[in-house]
Order: sequence, then C-alpha cells, then structure tokens
Amino acid sequence: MGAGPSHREAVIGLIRSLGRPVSADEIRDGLRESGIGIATVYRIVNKAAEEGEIIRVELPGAPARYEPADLPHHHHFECDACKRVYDVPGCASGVSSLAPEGFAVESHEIILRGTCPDCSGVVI
Amino acid sequence: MGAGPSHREAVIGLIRSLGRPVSADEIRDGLRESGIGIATVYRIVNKAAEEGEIIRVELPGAPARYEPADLPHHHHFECDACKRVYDVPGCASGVSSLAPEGFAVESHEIILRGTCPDCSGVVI
DNA sequence: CTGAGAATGAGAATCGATTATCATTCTCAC
DNA sequence: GTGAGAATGATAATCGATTCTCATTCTCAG
Repeated sequence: MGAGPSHREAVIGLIRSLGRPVSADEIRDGLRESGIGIATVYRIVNKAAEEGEIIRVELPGAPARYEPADLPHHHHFECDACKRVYDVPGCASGVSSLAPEGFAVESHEIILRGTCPDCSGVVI
Repeated sequence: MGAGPSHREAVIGLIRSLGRPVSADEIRDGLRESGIGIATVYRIVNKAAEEGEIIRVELPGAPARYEPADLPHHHHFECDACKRVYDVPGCASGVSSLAPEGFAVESHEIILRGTCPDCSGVVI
C-alpha cells in the first residue's frame, strides 16, 4: 500500500502553489528535475480530479489545465501571446439571467482574452 | 446531381437560417440529401471564414461551429443533454473590468450551460 | 533477504477533428 | 462538342492530446 507517493505530493503542490491553472506539460516541465514522465502526470491528475481534490479547466483549443478544487468562484484570463491562463477573481452580475425564457442555466464560464502583464511589453 | 443551388450557397444558407452555431457534421447532416461530403463542407466554411462572411465559434471539448459574422454582440448556451449550442443575446455588464490591474482585456466570452427547452422534459 | 504488488517511464497506440490526396466529374467559353 | 481548369467525394493521412502497454524499478511486510 502507498504511504505517500512523493510524485503525487509534488504535482498537487505545484498545482496549489502556482495560483493559475496548469497543463500536464507545464506540470512536467515544472518538475523536470524529478524526471517525472507525462504518463505519470496524467495518472496523478486524473486520480486527483476523480477524488475531488482538483478540477479540470477546459478552454477552447487548449490542453486541459488543472487547479485546486477549493478555490472560490472565479473565472479565467488567457494571454493571446504566451497562452498562459490566469485566475480572475469575482464574477459579473446578472450572467445567468442572460439566458432566454425556457433555458435552465446550471453553470457559467467567463473567459477574458488579451495581454498579460508579462507580455505587455511595457517596460517602465 | 441536383440542379439546385451551389454547395456554398446551401452551406451559408443553412448557417444563416438556423440561428445557432452549427458544426461541420451538423451542416453535412442538414444537407445530406445533396450528398455533400465532409471535405467540401470544411473547404467552404474555411474559405467563408477567411473571407469574413462567417466566424468560427470554439467551445471547450467540442468541434468548431460556425455562425454569420454580422450578428450583434452575443454569447452562447451549451445544452448538457443534446450538446447543441444556442445564441444568447446581450451581455453582462462590467465583464472586462474583472481583470486585475496590468491585464489588457481585448475580448471576452461567456458560456452558459444547462438544459435547453427541447431537453427540459417539461411537456406543456 | 525476498517476493508480491504497486508505481513508473518510454514509447506505441488511440481518439476525434481536420486536412491532404487523387481520380473523377462538372462547368463553360469557345 | 471540346478541353482546361475548378470542384467534388471517398478515404488516407495528419495532428495534438491523452491513454495504454509493458518491462523495469521500487516498497515493504514477513
């Protein structure tokens, strides 16, 4: 039986520490000194997502990303330049009431796009 | 071969008439009596998107969909049951101002999910 | 130490969406 | 009617993401 696989701790720790949703590739790159393989990264995030510790964040045309499941309600910002995804706290009011009569809204998602501070090119 | 309208007219006409974004498969199925092939559907929508007549709508985990480029600003509702995507008129106020300091927002996208009227099971 | 069982990494396999290929068919100016 | 060139459909090929396979390595109770 497992007592506490260090790979799992490293993966979950990375996801919790970065403060933004990370892809499987980003996880492997972030832990490359440990020599972890991509298959192991997928095994760990799939299991952790199944157990409810993390959630899968899917954006159009991008690989799945993962973030802690216990974050408060928030949305995402995708940088057009570096493709990184950031968390955006808060929510717009009246989002659910946009749906026409007859549509039962159960969840919603807001994606902002543009340029992140790192890529803004504005060097002061 | 049907002496009907050209394939391009049929495809664009279907996209304009349905009032919701449609995928390449939906287009072929909607025009199956014409015997149009999936390759031709892709050729037409790619060219029309390039020319600016239609736009590609990408949602997470779904094939690309296409809708007229001249629609007013709106968003989308994806039915969890039938997977169809509907247009939702209007927009939530203050969406762009959600981004933290330093993030330059250039566009945004709102996706509502839930059950559409067709799938609600409420028969009146 | 030892063996059973779990975990791992490398790479092959798969998956759905989209694109490329190519022989055939169609169009139309002449 | 003819021929050049464009359009088409069937299907093979490709693509990126993810999963599967399997030989090897690790862990640890006995």
